Amino acid sequence: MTLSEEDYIKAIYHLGKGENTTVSTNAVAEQMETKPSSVTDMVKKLSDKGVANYKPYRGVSLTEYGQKIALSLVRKHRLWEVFLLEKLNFSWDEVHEVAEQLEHIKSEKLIDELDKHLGFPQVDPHGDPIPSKKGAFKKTIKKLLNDVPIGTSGICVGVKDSSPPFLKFLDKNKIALGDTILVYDKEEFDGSLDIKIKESTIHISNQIATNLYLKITE
Amino acid sequence: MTLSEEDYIKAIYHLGKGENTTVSTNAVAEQMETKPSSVTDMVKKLSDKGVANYKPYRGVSLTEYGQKIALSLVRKHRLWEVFLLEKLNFSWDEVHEVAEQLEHIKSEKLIDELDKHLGFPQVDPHGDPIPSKKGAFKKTIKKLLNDVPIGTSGICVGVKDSSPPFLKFLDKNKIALGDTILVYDKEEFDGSLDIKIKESTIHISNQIATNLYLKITE
DNA sequence: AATAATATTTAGACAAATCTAAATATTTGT
DNA sequence: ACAAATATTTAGATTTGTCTAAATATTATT
Repeated sequence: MTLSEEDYIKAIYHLGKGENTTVSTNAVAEQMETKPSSVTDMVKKLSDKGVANYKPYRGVSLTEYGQKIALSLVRKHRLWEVFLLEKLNFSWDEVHEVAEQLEHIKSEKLIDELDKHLGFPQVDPHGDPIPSKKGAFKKTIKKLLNDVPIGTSGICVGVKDSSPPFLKFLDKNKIALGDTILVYDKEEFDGSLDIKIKESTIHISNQIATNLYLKITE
Repeated sequence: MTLSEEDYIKAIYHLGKGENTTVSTNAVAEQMETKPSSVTDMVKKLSDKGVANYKPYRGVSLTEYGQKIALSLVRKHRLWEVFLLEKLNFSWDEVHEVAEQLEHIKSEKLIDELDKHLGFPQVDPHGDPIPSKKGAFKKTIKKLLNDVPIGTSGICVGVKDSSPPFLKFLDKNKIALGDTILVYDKEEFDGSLDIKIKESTIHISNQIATNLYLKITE
């Protein structure tokens, strides 16, 4: 596959949310930042190659073969993200752009060894699951920290309240996007929580817990 | 720079042996496995971009700007080679092909952090020097193990005698291409050597020493 | 159900990088 | 120094991926 073909495959995959949904020409064009006519041309080619199912005016979906390629790209992308964050001191928000380039490198050994080097991680820095070599991967869901049961662990992926005072609070308590949080205990009375974050245990109020999103592997 | 432009820059650089020699259209075509007419087109473009000096029928060389780009590509290529060998269990002869792809990834932070992650290596697995961020790099020379003074250390990069018995000897003594060898002591009488290789010290005859090439950083 | 609005495709053009074949310049050999 | 051999460039074609503008199909509205 060429670089461009791979990018289209990924776009169709992501727009279909991983399930094998049919997506519209316009949706792909918007995602790829190209014109719909360019998409038509490309999906015809992908269809000829056995990667996509395309019916004029009815949208496009991936074939089983196309899905395999998409999963392999997602696997590569997310493994590289872990590498950049854990080994090369990249921050949460810097990894994506470089991983977009690295995911196109062609070498099976490279990606298998990278996986081993990283200790076979299950999720990327954004809490999204990493497909196995065979394409299997865990589902994840996003929930408010307040809504998960005791013992749950997940990755902090977003805030509901993005006001400066709240963000300042997070910063002061060293809670950052990408951090792994474990719900240690919950106080019945006021809904406050004990959470473990980066080796230290801290206590946070219910108000905080209702404004933090966690991504959880089921 | 596009991928293709970068490949031409590297080809011109390597044909000019790092010095700023003018190289012929045909030589570039052979190196790149393309037709001379394609080279003519490309070097015109590189010339327009300020990367190369091109005089019709007189060959092409890199401008100072072009040399900077070439050195940065060489730096990236060689750092990735070290990474593949040391961190991902690639062997000496597998690293080049993948590094050819990785060298085109665009991210200054990526390469600086990779350099740090690897402990700022001075040479790649083939014993070739890695340019610094600013483009400075050590010269290396290739010498027979027999011809270097005591105390010299270098990387084993080739054999003079490639007969099966000799190769079998090397294998038995765990001497492989890419290994770092330090000349520990030399026996005046028969020219035999004590060498340190991979933490162990072994004794080798003069005949062996006259058939092994070492790459030495000056 | 007819028309208006929107989505999609087709046709034709363009840039990048390549190629073949023909034309032209340079180098070599006598 | 001139002819032959070799190297290089030019002209025109091709492929990939893109675009614009026009044509056509689908969906939404009344």
